[in-house]
Amino acid sequence: MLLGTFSLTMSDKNATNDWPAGYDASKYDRPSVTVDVVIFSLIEEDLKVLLVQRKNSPFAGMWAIPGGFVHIDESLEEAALRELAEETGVTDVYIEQLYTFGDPDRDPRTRVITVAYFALVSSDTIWHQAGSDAEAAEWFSMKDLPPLAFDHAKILEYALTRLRYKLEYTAVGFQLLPDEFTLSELQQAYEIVLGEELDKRNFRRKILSSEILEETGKKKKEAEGRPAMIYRYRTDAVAEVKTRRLFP
Amino acid sequence: MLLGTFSLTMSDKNATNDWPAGYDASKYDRPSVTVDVVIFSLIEEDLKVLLVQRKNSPFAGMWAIPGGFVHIDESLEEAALRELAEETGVTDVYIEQLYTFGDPDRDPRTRVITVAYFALVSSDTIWHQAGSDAEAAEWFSMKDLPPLAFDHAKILEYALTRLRYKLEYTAVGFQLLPDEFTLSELQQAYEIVLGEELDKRNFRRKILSSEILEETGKKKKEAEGRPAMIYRYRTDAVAEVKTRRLFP
DNA sequence: ACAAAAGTGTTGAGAGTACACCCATGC
DNA sequence: GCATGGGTGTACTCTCAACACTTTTGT
Repeated sequence: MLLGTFSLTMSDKNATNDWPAGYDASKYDRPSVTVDVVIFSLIEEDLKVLLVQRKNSPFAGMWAIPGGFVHIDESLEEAALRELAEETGVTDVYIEQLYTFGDPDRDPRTRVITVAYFALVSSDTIWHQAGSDAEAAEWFSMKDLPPLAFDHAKILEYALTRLRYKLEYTAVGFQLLPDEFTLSELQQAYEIVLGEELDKRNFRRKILSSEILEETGKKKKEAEGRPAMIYRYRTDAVAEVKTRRLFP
Repeated sequence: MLLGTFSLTMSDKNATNDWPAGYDASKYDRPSVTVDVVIFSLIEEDLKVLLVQRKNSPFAGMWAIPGGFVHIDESLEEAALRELAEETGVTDVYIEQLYTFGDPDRDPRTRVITVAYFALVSSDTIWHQAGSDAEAAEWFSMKDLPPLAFDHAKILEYALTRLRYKLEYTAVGFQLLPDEFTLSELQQAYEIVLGEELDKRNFRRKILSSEILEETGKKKKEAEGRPAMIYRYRTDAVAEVKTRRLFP
């Protein structure tokens, strides 16, 4: 380390992102940059993720997280939203940057760095692309995933961890539901994602005391049993409530 | 959106990161990818960040977060560690991916996507590059930052938020201290970063009950007053303790 | 003996958790 | 009137937060 100091400062003219006047950056090797969007939804009382089937090598026939190249004139989030709209037709969606994966050999063809996003969509807003000649897209249960291309298994695992974690200290659960919902539906959404049962009274107390919901005044008619009050997410609510400190 | 369906599926052959056989990806416009490393340390009882002074246009003379291009054969984290070692000489360091910034116009020259990392280093391990002809590097108080190049002000703000947040629910505070330290020093580190005073008894109880520290048996001699017990971080400790849930 | 920093316990308030029954509606 | 899911309250425990004095050392 010490010995390498001088040559290092010479060879790393661009180490601080400075390059000489007249330098043509395009001549240098550059990685490709993609966005991959992990799209979660609750379908048939199960947490599902949308995957697409690859048509070309490598990993032809295997399933992958939908994604694509970042266009030269769009931001990363715009790219992610574009991919999401292409796959699901949904535009007004909760989306969040997850992590950037960039191991040199994660794509066997060339260097590809991918910025992973995760999105939560309500199943009732999904615009089905049935019959299109686009690549096959299918919802898979997170409990029963097919073999995945690239490092996508790792990305999904990371996304699930983050989703669960997020659900525990923020109020993103609504994003998986339609605009209006009952408390039982919301509780069920939490139970499905967290994979455990919750106490009804404690759940209701905690959600209601956080004041992120408001009553619509409507009641659910269709179902059996007593009709449930219908709530909606308060658009003026602060979604992320301060958690209690652990340290110190 | 609906009208565009067909042409969209045609024009986006690479939307799912599939490109045709024989496709030469290098011909397409690609962004450059850099890593920037926000390096925090406690110096003179203040939270400081290491910045470098740019020599070239754009933003010549302004200060910037140290960083550089990701080499084609190294992972993102390797690139970040390399940059960190180049700037500080430190190798065994806490480092964490922060966020990826990729607005199309964040660099006026060309499209540059940067993966930001943040690092916590103990000031006693920093290897000074004094006299080297590398670009000027200087520690700045987070309370008194100079004008910053690119979107680096935004990155620093984000990094500070994340550091504070992290400190509240994990045990990374040690990373800012030497291997061995007293509880008062640790408390002071927390106070500096969080920007508020903490109760000594509550702090000690909470830290000690988490069992992430062990006594070295040694006592601090130098100072005035009663000598303090010296602790070290338990290498077998779990740094991230489960926080109490907020929802539900 | 005094200055300076280290170390130590208790109490009250608020939040979390566990737990069982009545209510409104459709059939 | 009964089946079905909706809605409600209370007691115990635990953690947090506030607060002041004694101990050990060097000079």
